[in-house]
Amino acid sequence: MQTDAALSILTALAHPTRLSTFRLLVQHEPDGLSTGQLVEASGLSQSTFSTHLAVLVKAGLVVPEKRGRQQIQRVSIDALRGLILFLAKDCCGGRADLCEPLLAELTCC
Amino acid sequence: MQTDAALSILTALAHPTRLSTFRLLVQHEPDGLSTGQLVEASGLSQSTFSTHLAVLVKAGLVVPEKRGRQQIQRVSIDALRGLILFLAKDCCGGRADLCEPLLAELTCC
DNA sequence: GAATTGCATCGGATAAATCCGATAGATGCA
DNA sequence: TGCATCTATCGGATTTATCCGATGCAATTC
Repeated sequence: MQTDAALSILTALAHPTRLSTFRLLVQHEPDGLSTGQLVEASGLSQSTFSTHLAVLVKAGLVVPEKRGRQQIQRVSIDALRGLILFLAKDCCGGRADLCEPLLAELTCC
Repeated sequence: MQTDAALSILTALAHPTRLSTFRLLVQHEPDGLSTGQLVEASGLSQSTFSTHLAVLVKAGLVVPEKRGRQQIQRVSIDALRGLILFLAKDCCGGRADLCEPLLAELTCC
């Protein structure tokens, strides 16, 4: 993952609506949710939410799939993994001392 | 980590200057860097960078320490770990199937 | 005590994000 | 074909972020 891609993902997640949308979609893996369901969950207007969703899709965090008139949205676990690796890379790169406590808690699940 | 805290961290990292500052500080653990050194590395004016640094500090990602006239800045690995756990939590919580590929790459380092 | 250094904060200009209603396009149904 | 549904995009108003120079404050130095 390059810096620009990481910045896109961080920017996409740095908004209450987009972060909760992303988390909601993670919880609904692998079925996904339709855009309409996400609009309803967001409580925002349809047009406003559509703009937010476009940010998530452009960042690669969410992948849409056409199903009739609807768009089914799913998260990209790969994108999430990429971001986490990017954030952890600096300390992992030759810094096992920093990385160890980070991984210790992650492997607990 | 609560949603608000995660949002603060994501917002703090969702800016080129702040992200590169954070990564630079990770690389300089555990000695840290002075604010002046960070200003120089950023290429921005001193006042502008000070505002960015305040965002990182407020989010808990960077912890300042007075040393004479200077402020030594260090990252909080705890905050980074907190964010990563927050992002991974949704899939880890009862979703070992999603979490496994995420951890597989992380443990490689 | 006066001058210097290091950093934070203020004031203000510019750019970007956010929100909505209205509209357009594309798909499915009667 | 005509109509309803689902989603994206446009236009525009409001808020927020970003940037800088100037100033203020605290700690060191002479």
